Amino acid sequence: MVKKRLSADNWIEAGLGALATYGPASLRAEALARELGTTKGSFYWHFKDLPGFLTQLAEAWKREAATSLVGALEDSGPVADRLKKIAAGGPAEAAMRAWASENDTARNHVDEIDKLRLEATSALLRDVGVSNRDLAHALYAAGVGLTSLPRDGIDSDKVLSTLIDLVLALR
Amino acid sequence: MVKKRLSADNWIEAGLGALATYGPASLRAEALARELGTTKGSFYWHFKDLPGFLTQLAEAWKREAATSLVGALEDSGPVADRLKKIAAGGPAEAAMRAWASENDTARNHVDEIDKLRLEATSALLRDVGVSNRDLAHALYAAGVGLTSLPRDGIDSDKVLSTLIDLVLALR
DNA sequence: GCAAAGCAATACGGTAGCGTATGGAAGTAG
DNA sequence: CTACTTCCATACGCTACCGTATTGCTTTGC
Repeated sequence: MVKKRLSADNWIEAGLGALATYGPASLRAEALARELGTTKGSFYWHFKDLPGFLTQLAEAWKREAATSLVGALEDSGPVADRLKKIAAGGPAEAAMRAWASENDTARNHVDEIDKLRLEATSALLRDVGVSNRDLAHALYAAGVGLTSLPRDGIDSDKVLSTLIDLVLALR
Repeated sequence: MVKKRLSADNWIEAGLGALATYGPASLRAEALARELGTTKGSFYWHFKDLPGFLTQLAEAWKREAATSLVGALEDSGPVADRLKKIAAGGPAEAAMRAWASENDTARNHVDEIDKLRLEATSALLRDVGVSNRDLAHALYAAGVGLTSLPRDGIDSDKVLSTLIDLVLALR
């Protein structure tokens, strides 16, 4: 491990990692500094204060999620695959929702992404002849729910596929 | 507001309230004491320490959830209604999952309840002729997901009903 | 190779919470 | 009423974190 100077992005990245691994309570300047092998001197150089950092963190997550959504939409594979990609979400997904439940900034960003993905799901389904928006919402909700259900005994991927097939059978 | 002596249950109740309202970060002895108009002297009389309290809190939630599940199963209404009750969950549902993402005790209790409800959903569907377990899981997952999606623009109840109808149409 | 700027380490004062310990109030039993 | 138990208030030492201020090390531009 070489000593290296850090950028704001390094801190954001570490923040996302800590969030995904240890939850929102781990988003603290000194803890992250230990994680990065540095001190909070660096943290307060790159960020005004903790709220400032958290805001940027939430924005970074949103950007990532939005980009990933665009990717899923541009993908030219089967509709079922695209739907799955939209509903699945990334690695920090569950932690982000946990954080959103106690932080307004996070809440707003997650809501925005949810709306985008809900809209995308609806549009995609509509395009293939399934116009019921409630079904689109149910599909996306199932994807979200699966990220916080016990891993053992449930094959999330298979469950989602089954539901998608059922919905697509309505065409 | 009369001055009254408190029981351990009063503290647990206040804990569940704080959890649902302010999130897991609000589960602190002194903050809850303020909420209850008393001091932590009472807290440490009724509980050994914070982890001890949190353990009891998680157990209380589990008991409540289990009882509510039994109620939903004993109900003799239409299958669709019973399914909805199982998948909907209580008020502390979302907060409990947020807490579970950073606390092993909470995680285990939530997992247990999830398994019970998943099993109940599967059994109920099987009884009416829908034997695909993945669909049962998808249905429950959708219920869980709906508890953490933006309230505006989504009628959770309607969405769930639509999905249930679709699944029940497979009979 | 040297000034200036960029970045990090350290020390400090302040706040908030944990858990203990001890005194005292409020209920209860005789 | 008194003695005993149950419960709560308060004060204390301890730890972890926040944000600032100051100093020093690195890199960069000239």
